[in-house]
Amino acid sequence: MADSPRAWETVLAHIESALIDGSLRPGDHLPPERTLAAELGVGRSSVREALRVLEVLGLIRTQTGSGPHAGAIIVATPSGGMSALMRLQVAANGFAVQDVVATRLLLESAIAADLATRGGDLAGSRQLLDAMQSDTLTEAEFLALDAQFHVSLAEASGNEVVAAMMAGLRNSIESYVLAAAERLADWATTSARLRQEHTHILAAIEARDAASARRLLHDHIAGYYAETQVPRIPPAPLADSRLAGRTPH
Amino acid sequence: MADSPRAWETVLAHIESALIDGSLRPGDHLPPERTLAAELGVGRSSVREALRVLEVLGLIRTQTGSGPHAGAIIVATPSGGMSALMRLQVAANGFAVQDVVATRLLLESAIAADLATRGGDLAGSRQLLDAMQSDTLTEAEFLALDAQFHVSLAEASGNEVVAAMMAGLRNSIESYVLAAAERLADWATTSARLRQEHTHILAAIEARDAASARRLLHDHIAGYYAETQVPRIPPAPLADSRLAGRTPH
DNA sequence: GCTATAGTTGTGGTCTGACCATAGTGGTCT
DNA sequence: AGACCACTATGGTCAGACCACAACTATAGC
Repeated sequence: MADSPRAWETVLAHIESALIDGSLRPGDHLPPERTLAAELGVGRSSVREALRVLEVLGLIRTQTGSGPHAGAIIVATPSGGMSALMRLQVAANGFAVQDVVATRLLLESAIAADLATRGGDLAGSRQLLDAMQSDTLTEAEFLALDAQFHVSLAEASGNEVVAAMMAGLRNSIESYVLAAAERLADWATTSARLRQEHTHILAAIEARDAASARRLLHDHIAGYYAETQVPRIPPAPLADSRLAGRTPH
Repeated sequence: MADSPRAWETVLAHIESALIDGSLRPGDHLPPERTLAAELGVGRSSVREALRVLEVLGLIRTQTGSGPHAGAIIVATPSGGMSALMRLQVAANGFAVQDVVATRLLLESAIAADLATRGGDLAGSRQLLDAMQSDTLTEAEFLALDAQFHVSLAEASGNEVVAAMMAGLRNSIESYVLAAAERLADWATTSARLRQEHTHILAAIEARDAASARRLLHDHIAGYYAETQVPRIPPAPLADSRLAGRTPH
């Protein structure tokens, strides 16, 4: 047994193999940590490190206690892992906020055009749009619904990868979006405009007008960030974080 | 101290806070595991679980030994984390291969159009293209260079988020791409065509012809998967894995 | 006999202490 | 001056113990 890879990596590899060859599928239970440790000839702590990674990545869900609901269960909820990854990378300046926004713009415009072209189930989106009409919402509540609305469009497109990415992108800059809202001169006016734009976007999609849907969504997002001047990453006074400081390597 | 969040989560939160307020930046050292454990009042194993997560997510790099190069150092290499996340989600059927391909198509077409419109440093891409002209490459070698070529386009666009996503998307289906290559009737013909298409794509970008660049890149990727009939996920005989099997929840 | 309560068991969550491997550091001997 | 060797700090790993929790089970009380 080559132990040059670290012990927890062999655990990860073992589980990944089981996933790939189909012997482990969503809904299945992983063996108990102690059993797994004994089977693979590693310590329980190494098993736990691997499971922790899988948990953060959205591969498993753990539950204490006994019985059929306890233990580690394979799930496949990529949004959580995507959010964690992007949120931390933004925090560490690995991702620039403006790149996140640009990517969101890119993805979501394409989603809108795709939905308008190929159709999709927009019931959830419409429901969220209705919920946002309430006048009693706080800024945070409104923005939370707004986030859900945008993610719901991605989900309607039927592409799980894009949906997870959208959720991650939106969550990673949640605090920036909120901070931007507080800088607005007149929240009531802006939120009314956002509501109207949402309505128009959905209408364009349902009218199968891909070009309009794409344009409206683009302007919707770009407009918000332009209005609020979402800042460059504040804690990075260094100049080279601006443009792709890629070391060619 | 509320310990309803698990111990390792408090460690993660602590480090994330330090990243956000700027007291921890790329290149900095984390305190030794034992010190961190003592400071936060948790066991070393809990600290290690948090560090393991950060390592997989591409936030830190650890090194054994002593001296200034040892210990956990903040880095920000999102590609690794993105690749791990997507690879595992594909393995667990959380991501359908066709969704990964569709997303790649979407992102990369946009990248090509963007590069043609706004320009970018294509030296790396051209170098990879030259390297691919060799006739002595095996399929695996060629495809590895191909992957690098496509990622290099994303990097040239200057958007770190898109670059990391592209790397993750490509790595997650590496085995499928390779398997597809082996089903080809005539690898020499196909690889020659791929080479030619790469050249045309780069030419279109340098000619600032966004529409052509987008179309050529789209056809390039779509053509390969059409030719090789990249399969649906094999270990999933269930029917509902085809279209967005989204449980409305 | 039925129900309520109190063990029992199996599981993850955590901590402690120990030991090993590794890589710098510094001192010592030639 | 150079080579060698112990020392030290660090991550990597393991073993064992204990706790918290949830389901199951046996017993006591009615």
